[in-house]
Amino acid sequence: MQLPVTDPVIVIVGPSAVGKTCLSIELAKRFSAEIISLDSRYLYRGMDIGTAKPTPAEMQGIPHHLIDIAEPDETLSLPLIQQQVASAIAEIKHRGNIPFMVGGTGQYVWGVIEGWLPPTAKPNKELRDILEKTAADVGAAAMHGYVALLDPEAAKKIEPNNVRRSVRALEVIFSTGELFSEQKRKDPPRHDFKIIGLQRSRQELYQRVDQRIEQMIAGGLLQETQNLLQSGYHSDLPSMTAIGYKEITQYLQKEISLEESVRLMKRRTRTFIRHQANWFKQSDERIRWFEMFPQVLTEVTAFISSNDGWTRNR
RNA sequence: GCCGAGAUAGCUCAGUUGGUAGAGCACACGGCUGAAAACCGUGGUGUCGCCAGUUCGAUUCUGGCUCUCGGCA
Repeated sequence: MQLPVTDPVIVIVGPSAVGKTCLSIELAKRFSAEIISLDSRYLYRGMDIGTAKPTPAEMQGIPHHLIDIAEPDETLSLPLIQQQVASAIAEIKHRGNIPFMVGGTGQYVWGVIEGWLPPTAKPNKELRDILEKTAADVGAAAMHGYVALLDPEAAKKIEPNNVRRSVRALEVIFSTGELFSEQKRKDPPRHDFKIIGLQRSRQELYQRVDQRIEQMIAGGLLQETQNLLQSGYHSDLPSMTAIGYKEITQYLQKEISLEESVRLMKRRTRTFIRHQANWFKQSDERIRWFEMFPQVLTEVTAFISSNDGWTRNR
């Protein structure tokens, strides 16, 4: 199907368990599209069941990008994601296909669409370790105090208790000699974006989550987690803080019961869904929202084909 | 049937030496610029089981009733 713009990129967002994966694959078949995942947990190899990653069978031959691109002990960052997305878009267009960016990680979605240019200071492990150690000694408030001293603007935007953000601000200030607050630049990529939001009632999402988690347990999440642990991937890795792996690890290490671990998984996923709603707001005029009713595929197909809803970064 | 314990927020419970109440969880909401399923923050919840009595005033004390959970028969 032809679209009425020269450089289309379709974006599909929505909370966990809303049904993004399934719908986007159906849509991709209709539009000769390829899917670029913007999901921070699909990046890691070997983390399939707990992340509800689409299986090759579910993909139905639609090419997927940014899935399984890293080992669980790699730490990926927004600029890397942005680069990968840019090159995937270029390849897809080169093949004459349409890029569909699909995902629920707000930082990635807006970072890509708005073209965030994070501070130039790369994460500096040594410096970060020192700062974290200092934070542990002097406390969060004192750390925030240092930020306030060096960069009052930045300090205003960081909560006094948020050690992680204070540490990053100091890291940037120390390694660039520039203020953290002055390094928030944007350079939006020049595509025609159309952003589709998928929604369901909270109640329905919660039910789907509960069900999905039961299926994960039945489908081998324990074994998958065991495999990751045996490969030496432990709970201090960012990847292993993902919902499910963290709780199952606690169970496998006999810290909590399986029942408790499932309960915590469900709870944390619900909180996660609520927090996603902060990134993808009903009131955001860039997003066209669709309720996941049976006719949603038809509706979204019509919307994508239409002249409506294009935003062009210029 | 008898004995005991209990009945307070959606749930588990704390509490008021009598002046109509509070934690955790749940739920709702917010922030986020090189870790983001991370990290950090905000909020309201109620005929204190029912009916009487004592009292200026009872969720709190007393009596009865209802229900729940133990134990004994």
